[in-house]
Amino acid sequence: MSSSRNRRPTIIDVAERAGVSKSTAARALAGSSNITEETRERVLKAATTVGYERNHLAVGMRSGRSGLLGLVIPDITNPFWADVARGAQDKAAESGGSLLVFSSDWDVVKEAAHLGALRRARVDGAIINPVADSFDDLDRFGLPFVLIGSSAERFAETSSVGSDIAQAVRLGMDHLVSKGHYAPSLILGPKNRLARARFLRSVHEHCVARDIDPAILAVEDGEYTVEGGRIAMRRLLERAHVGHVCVFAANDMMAMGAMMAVREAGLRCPEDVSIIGFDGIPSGEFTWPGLTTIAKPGRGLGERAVEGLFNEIEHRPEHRRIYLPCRLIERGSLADLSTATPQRAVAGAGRV
Amino acid sequence: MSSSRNRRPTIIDVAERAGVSKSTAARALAGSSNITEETRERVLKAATTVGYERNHLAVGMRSGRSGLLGLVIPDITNPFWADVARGAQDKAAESGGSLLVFSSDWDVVKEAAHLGALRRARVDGAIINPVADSFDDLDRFGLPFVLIGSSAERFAETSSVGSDIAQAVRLGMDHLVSKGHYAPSLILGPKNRLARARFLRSVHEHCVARDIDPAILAVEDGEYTVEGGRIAMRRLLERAHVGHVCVFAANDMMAMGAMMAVREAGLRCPEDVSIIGFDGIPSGEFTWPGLTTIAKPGRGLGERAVEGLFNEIEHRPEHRRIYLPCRLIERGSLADLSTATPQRAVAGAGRV
DNA sequence: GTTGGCTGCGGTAACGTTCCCATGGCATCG
DNA sequence: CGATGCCATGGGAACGTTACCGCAGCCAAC
Repeated sequence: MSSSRNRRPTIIDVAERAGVSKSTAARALAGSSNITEETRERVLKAATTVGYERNHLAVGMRSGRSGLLGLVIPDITNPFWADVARGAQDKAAESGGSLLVFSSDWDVVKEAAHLGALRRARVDGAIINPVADSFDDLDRFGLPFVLIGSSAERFAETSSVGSDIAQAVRLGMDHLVSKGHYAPSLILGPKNRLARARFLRSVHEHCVARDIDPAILAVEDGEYTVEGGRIAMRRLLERAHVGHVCVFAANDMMAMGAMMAVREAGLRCPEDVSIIGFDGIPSGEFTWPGLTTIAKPGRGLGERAVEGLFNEIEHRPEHRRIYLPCRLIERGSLADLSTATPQRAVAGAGRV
Repeated sequence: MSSSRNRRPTIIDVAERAGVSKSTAARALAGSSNITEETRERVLKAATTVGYERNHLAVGMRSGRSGLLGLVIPDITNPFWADVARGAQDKAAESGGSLLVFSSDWDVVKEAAHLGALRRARVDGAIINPVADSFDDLDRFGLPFVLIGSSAERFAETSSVGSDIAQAVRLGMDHLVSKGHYAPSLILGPKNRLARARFLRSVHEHCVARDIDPAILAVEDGEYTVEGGRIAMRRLLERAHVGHVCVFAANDMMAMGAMMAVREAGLRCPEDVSIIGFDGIPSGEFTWPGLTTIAKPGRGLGERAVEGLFNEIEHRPEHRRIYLPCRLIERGSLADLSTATPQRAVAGAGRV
């Protein structure tokens, strides 16, 4: 009678079993002070025998902290964002938290709806890749949050975590130069995207530092898709050019599209055209040749974002932009023009 | 004084504003009966003006339903599981629920820890791809759940959702036959995996139905990885064989590894070796040639799993195994031997 | 010996919601 | 006209937890 068969044991059941009050049981379970070692052990033992597990809903109710974190990203199906989610998930789990994942599909309405769901679920805070341009939805959110990804640039006053585009471009350009390429053609994203300007600016800065005139670089725009890259590459090949062509694509999907366009034009990669991408998506490993690219630290971003979020929640505001370094992944899509017999060397280096 | 500036408005604030008791406010907000239309409108208006949002923690506390659903999968970074997660997420959001995502990394200890976290978070139920072989962890879970994926086969008594392997194999074999291939070599997973036996059994059944002796099929085992597929393919090519080789791989990663091995052996796909995979991972689109494969309905599995879970929660037990159909994705890795000039036809069909 | 502080513990309120029950007003019917 | 029933509303308890306060017992110091 005292405790039903399938009701889940509460702290009161533990207290009764241990012969103490629920206050004492709570103290023992919380590991706090002012309690005899003997009582604590008795309570702990009672807890395990009745199979007690703390009810986070009740804790959240009482303490105002639910232990829930929100993550709003464009699409969990996108490998980059899955990587971010994984990092966030692991970091949250480290401190006993759980992650609520939502996909916005780059849709402002869905994003707003998801933010509402997070508020109602009483998450302690959220990590958001904002699709909305305006700040309205965000400060309507009313909870601690950190922004993630390059679109965070639009919001000056909030802490954010993103990858270090400038460092990434430098890494790519240095690699190109080390392989004997000096003035790569660029395949960039649409003109209205902020990331495009940032990428281009970084390339220019690097050129200036190396005494290369940025004006000589061929530039094509396209959608951030395989098809966009393919079209851009086609246009690039139609331009007059002499000898080996080198392409720096602002996105791996575009780079893979470019690779297709090269093949379709009857040319070979990397013998005739060298390609380097940017993102580090897994598919790049399985193209032929494998795609040399700069990988964004997706998982690291997720981890760092959760750390930043905890700081916001604890009112230890960093209010800083964090930029995490990217890393080069060498596969076979870049010819080595710095040696005497580039073609043969490259052909062998395609796979390891 | 009556309401602090940054405290979030409760139903009591709404009630005060509307000049009614909290019971009446609750009734109005719940849209329940026994309330004047006029009062309901007054309450609703008060709710929007004070910016009230229902506290799901408190609701969960009182009603025993948190609106939270758990998802425990091996790795959100794996595109198949990301697809599943997306389906589950969308379906959960449809009914106002949220999804807690956890990755177990095929680790029994992590799995158990995640299940514990879900219990403490008071999720209403969970969708689990079980890594543990034993039923112990699962019925220790003590909450409604549905299993997902092929490993669910090990547990007879629980409802589960998986892809229809038999139908998938039939689809693949029919396609092979329609392209003039009759007795494909098989690249299967490790012997201890249940999925291997299921796949092989389906192939055998199909062979019997078509009067093909299953014994003539060459079979190689390997890990479910690119490397595993590459090694298996190498062994397959070492065997004596005449003419065109056709390979049915039990997994896309292995299929891609096989494709590499073909290239490394100086042969061409699909001219010399035809390959068909199984899974439908996105990377298969970017190999050369594109990988023809049978796609598992990842998103559909996630959606169906949530539906099944709701049934479990509402005590409308289906206690059924659901098998969702797979679909064929034709790309270029399979030669068409049914026409007079197979090579040229295939080469053109590689990309659309 | 009285006082003061400290320590271990119990009682109780509060978090926000919903559900059950009580109450009072009004209409209907005998 | 009084009894009955219904309906809109209000009051209060409960979900499980933690924090605050109070109380008893003990030791030390004056």
